[in-house]
Amino acid sequence: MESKVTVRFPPSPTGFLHIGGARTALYNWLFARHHDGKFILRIEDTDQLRSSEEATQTILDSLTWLGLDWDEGPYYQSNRLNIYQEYVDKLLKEGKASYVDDPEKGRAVSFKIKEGTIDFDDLIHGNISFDTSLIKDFVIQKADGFPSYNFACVVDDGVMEITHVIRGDDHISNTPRQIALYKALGFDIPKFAHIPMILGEDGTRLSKRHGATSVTEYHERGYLPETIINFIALLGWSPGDDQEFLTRQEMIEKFSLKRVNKTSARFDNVKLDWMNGKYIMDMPTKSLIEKLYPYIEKAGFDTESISDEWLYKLAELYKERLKTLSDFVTQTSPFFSDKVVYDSVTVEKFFKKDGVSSLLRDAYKRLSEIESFSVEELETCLRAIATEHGIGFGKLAQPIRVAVIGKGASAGIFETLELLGKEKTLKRLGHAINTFL
RNA sequence: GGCCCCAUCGUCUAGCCUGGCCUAGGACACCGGGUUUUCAUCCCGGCAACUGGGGUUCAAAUCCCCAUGGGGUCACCA
Repeated sequence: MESKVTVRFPPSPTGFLHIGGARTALYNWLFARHHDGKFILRIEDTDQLRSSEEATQTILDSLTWLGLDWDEGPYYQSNRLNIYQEYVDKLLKEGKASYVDDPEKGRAVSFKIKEGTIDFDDLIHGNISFDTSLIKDFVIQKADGFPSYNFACVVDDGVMEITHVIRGDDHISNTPRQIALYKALGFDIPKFAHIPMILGEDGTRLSKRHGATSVTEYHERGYLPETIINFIALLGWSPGDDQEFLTRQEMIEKFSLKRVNKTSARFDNVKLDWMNGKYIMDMPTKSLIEKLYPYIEKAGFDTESISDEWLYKLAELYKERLKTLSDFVTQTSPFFSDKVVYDSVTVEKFFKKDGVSSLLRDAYKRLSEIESFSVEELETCLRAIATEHGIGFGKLAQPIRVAVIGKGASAGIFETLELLGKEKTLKRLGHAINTFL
């Protein structure tokens, strides 16, 4: 009987969950779910200096946010020291490892590499072969008693009966060392799938100078987990047809390592924005406003005094203009605060023209006379004004827009005024007339 | 530098395994045009790639070799 597919994601808790790590986790998760297998989470905290609980928590939070749930774990390597010790002793006893002493670092245990060739059939790259004469003996247990990465990784993968190791191709050169270890330890060797790396927009290794690289940061900036999942899934994998938007279920059904690329991909933030905008547009407005509240609060606006109904309308107007959730606040701030920021260039462009003064004064008068300030009444009123002045509607709508919003772009003018309400509209219109005209 | 991996539009990719259906398809971006009260959306149209050189073959983006380029890795870090 074929053993059940078992994969793992083993982050090192030395920082945030990196976008590349997230994709590795995703591919493992997708592979496990596709094969109805097991997805194990293992925290590789064998670097006592650099590991932290905060980092662990952040990584767990990011995985949870992305919806990548694990079936077992998290296991902490720091809690499994006795297991590694057992295998170190075994290798020592069998003469496959030996002590090495360093005057400064202390006594460690080193594994002996045998001469020969080690090759393996990578699920993505095909056969990869190494000459072990080029590989040096390496430390498996550090002077502090903790196992080294290669050792702990192999022992755990062996003990946990991992069937497939899906990881970044920066691990290819570690693989022969690990295979030597599997053999020495008597474990079954798992299948390896080395997935290509994600590069920054300039083609170099993704790092802080490329802007956001952590899942946390994308979360804060207002990207939806669905977007991130969909987007990174397609960075190196494709379903084979032209479909670009896939639900989790579709991804699980269609995912296959056979369709994972060999080539590294650049992270294109522009396309990510486009995709996030699409996801926001397709989201039910009710769900959208729930996600919007935190951003409104973070911007310092009062959420107590606003109603769901009002916010719902505002969100409806702006949902197709957003790339990220945080865009919402920057675009709609004039609705939350009376501190309207007037863009001088725009003011110049729409106010400093002949006739604008009398036009806006007339608009002020007429708007103050209408009762309900509904979209319907506003439209009737404003269109009539434009007609009477013999101008195109845009010539009237733009100055009004600038007067109440401060910018040349917003949602439709009738909807904008309706949502702002009569009082604020007239106040701002009056203020603009007095200030700029 | 040694070793390893990789190579299709600016970017993500389809096609490559199982040569001919490829005058290389889709998407983002970009450039036009349309809709429109602005922006955004939406709809049309356009630009744009098989790294180079050798082979193999009737036929190569697809197979082989070399060159070039890019990336990774060479820790008591993972």
